[in-house]
Amino acid sequence: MKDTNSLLNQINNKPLRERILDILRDAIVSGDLKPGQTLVETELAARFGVSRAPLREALQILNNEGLVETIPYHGTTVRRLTRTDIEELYSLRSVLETFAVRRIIAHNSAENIEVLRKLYDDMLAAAEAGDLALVNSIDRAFHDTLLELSQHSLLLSTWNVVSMRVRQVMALLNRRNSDLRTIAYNHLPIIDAIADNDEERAAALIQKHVAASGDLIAEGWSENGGEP
Amino acid sequence: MKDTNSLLNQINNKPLRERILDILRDAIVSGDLKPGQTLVETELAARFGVSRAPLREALQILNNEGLVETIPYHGTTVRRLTRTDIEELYSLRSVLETFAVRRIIAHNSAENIEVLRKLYDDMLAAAEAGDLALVNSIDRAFHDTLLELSQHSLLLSTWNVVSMRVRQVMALLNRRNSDLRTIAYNHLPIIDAIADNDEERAAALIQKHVAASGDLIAEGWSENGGEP
DNA sequence: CGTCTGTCGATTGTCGACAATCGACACAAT
DNA sequence: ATTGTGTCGATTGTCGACAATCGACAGACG
Repeated sequence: MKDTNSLLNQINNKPLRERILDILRDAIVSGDLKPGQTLVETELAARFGVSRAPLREALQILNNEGLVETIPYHGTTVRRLTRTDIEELYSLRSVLETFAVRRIIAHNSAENIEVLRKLYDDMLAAAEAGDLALVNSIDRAFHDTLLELSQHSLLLSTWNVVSMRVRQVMALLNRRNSDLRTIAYNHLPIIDAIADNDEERAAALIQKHVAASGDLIAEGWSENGGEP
Repeated sequence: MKDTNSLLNQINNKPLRERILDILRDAIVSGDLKPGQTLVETELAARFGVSRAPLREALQILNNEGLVETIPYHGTTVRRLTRTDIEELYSLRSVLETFAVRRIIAHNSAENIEVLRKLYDDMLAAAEAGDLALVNSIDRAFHDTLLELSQHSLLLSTWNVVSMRVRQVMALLNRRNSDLRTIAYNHLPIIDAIADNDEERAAALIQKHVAASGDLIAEGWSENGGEP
């Protein structure tokens, strides 16, 4: 076992392509790579110290996920987000999340409610501590958990693609610091409706919840997230 | 312009990866490549007369679409379809298609109805001619059209992935020749509900329509579509 | 002055060779 | 007989070099 360099060898059990993919994806959804920015294979390969092959494969996956756009023989750019994109993103998100909640209620269990309540408590604590990043993180975890609890792997993988892009949108528009506690509070009625097995109420609440944030985002959208 | 070989040069304006992708995808969804079958890169590359690079990229896209499964350093196989897969496939399909219909009704137009009626007429004609393949083809076109008319590109691309796998399922289970006219007839009420702008009725019909065929498929599913 | 044409540079697409990894099998030790 | 171990073969992962393609720009021509 030869550990001359530490960073690369510590998590060395994944193919290069996967590691590069994670790094690039994270850079895009966190807004470090701005929409419209061009990604040159040669450049990136040199920066990561790998050849173009695994890098190309990573870019290809990002392309399939809709995070970048590749024009043959011309280049790859971080995908630009139009207002229409955002509307589509949030409307589909609403549909997927509503479906998930209906399924959770269809085969409900006490543990589900516990898990969700725990997340709510954590979120509220983070909100009262004024920790915006943590609130956002738990917020994501809450919705991811809803999708996981639906026990629908195809739905989950679809969700992962959508939620990643939603995350990108939010990163590009650093969420206004509306009262953090309000963000947390908004999740409680949803948990209650699920606990009550009230499918219609839960569905309506989710739709309202998602539509609200979607409208908020679309409203303050300036159509160009990067340089022209 | 040197046309020594004909087949490759005729449609030469797309990257190799795309052409290979189309061929492989078609082979999978049409059932020529059976679930569980292993796809060896070297072998396929030789058969297509290309190097492994574009072939790998094609396989990667198929992997993202869920049509094949790649185990690192071990191999790629056509993904097996379990009963759970089929239930997930049809339940998500129902959700997506319902959403599409709701959107169509939300901004309806007379042309939409015309397009759908035209497809229905063609399907009926094919049914009366006893042309199973054509009926199936128009059936697919009908549902694809619903998704296109919804004017939601993200929904459409999600649909494309799902519908491809649905198509594979149907190919593996060569649809029993229940009366073809019945298949056609089933689509008429949906068109009528859309024409009437009756969102709830259309949504209910779509759900019933998809659930019916989903149950039919899942019922007669033998769990192993390929060799063990 | 406008338009067509050809060359150039940058980037992606493709190739063939080599390295890394994993499961299976044989074989030895207990 | 069982368990551990090492080697081997098959397959994917990675690399560096070369080819193909496209847009932009310059220059000739009307």
